[in-house]
Amino acid sequence: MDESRDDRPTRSQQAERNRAAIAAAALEIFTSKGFASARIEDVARRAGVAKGTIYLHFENKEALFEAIVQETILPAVDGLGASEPEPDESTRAFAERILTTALARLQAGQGFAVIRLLMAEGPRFPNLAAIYYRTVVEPGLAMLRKLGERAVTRGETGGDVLRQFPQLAIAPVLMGLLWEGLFDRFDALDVPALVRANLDLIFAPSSGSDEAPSRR
Amino acid sequence: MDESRDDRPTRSQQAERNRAAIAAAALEIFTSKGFASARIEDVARRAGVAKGTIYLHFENKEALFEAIVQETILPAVDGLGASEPEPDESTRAFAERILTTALARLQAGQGFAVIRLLMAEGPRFPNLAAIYYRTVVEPGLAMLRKLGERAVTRGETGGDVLRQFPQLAIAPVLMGLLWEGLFDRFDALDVPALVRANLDLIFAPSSGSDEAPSRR
DNA sequence: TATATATGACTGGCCGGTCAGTCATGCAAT
DNA sequence: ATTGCATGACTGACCGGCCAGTCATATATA
Repeated sequence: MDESRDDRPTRSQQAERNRAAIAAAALEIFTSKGFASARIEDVARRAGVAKGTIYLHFENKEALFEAIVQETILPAVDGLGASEPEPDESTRAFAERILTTALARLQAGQGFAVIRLLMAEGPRFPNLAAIYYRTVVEPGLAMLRKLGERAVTRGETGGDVLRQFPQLAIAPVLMGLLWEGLFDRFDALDVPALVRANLDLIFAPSSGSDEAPSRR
Repeated sequence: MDESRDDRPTRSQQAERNRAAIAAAALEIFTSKGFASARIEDVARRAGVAKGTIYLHFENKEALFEAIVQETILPAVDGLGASEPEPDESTRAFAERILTTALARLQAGQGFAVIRLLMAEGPRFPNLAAIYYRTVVEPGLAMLRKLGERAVTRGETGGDVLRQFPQLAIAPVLMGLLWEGLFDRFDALDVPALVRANLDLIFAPSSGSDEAPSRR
């Protein structure tokens, strides 16, 4: 009879559940309002918790902010770096798979809002940009460069561009997120098509494996 | 002799000068702190003016914000739409000229900061996104589409991409500004080279004038 | 009972916006 | 010229609302 029915969570389980609810709520509030305008009390209400409870789990507003970025954003993006192309898969096809998946996740989740948040608050939270660079940007670019190597090795086109400017593969994703967040109501943009068109350019049949360093 | 030495400005001249100083100060404060965290009193101090003076020239904080965005962004970008390609200039060369100029201006001024500001605060100031779309985005895309037509007419490559996805020509500029603002300290990026590389892709010799709508 | 967890009223500082008052300038009337 | 009045740009102390963070109190598990 020590715990009779275990359908009721233990206290520490409940506490952990609260912490998660707070983090989820904070993500929404912060992304929609920005750091300064986000009110802790709104986070509490959305999490179904009293304001004081938040301070049991997080040092202060700033700590909460950095914690949710690390705990919520990063898991959403990783796992992509782990995947490998099938041996017989073209580099182009693999790249499209990766980018499309990433885009879908970003669109489904708080994609644009999070990027907005990073851009907006980045300079005021230097750790944030650094963490983001190390855990997302750098590995992402490394993967694209590796893809470039693979393309070159397999005699596919586009490898040199990928190696030299992997950012070019990402740029349309960024553009798409920005567009959807700001201008979609004026003129809808088919972002996946945009990304595919860009891949068409990178892996175009002719541009050969020796992309000239671009004269003039 | 009615005004003896005119080295002293009249009162209304001084007032106008103050308005300009306030706008300039506000641009710096807003871009560095964001809307919510920017303090009116700091704007006043930087402009060398008392707090109340700001409210003689601007309705309130929000109006000040919108005013400086309009007065700063627009002059920086317009004039570009007016320029025309030389009759014997390749479309590629003209596009490069335009994009490079725009990029240089953005890098020189508060370009990135203002774009960041737009992305960050845009959703909270719907007017702003609308104004920006109508005065910058739409004309810019229209120009790129016209360039696409020109390329097709002249039998150059790249025309179809430009007509269908003019955003692809801009994406690297956006990526470059983002990068410089956030990640340059970790890994410097040659943005003009990035833009040129992208133009190389768009105007690649082979991709012909019939870019397939991109299967899969 | 002792302890971990949760609550929400409360406090203190911050900051947007106000407004009564100052002062330099422009303008007449003398 | 000199004086006196009118104008309006400018000032900064002040007000009031807002909100991060605190803490005395309550609850319930172990």
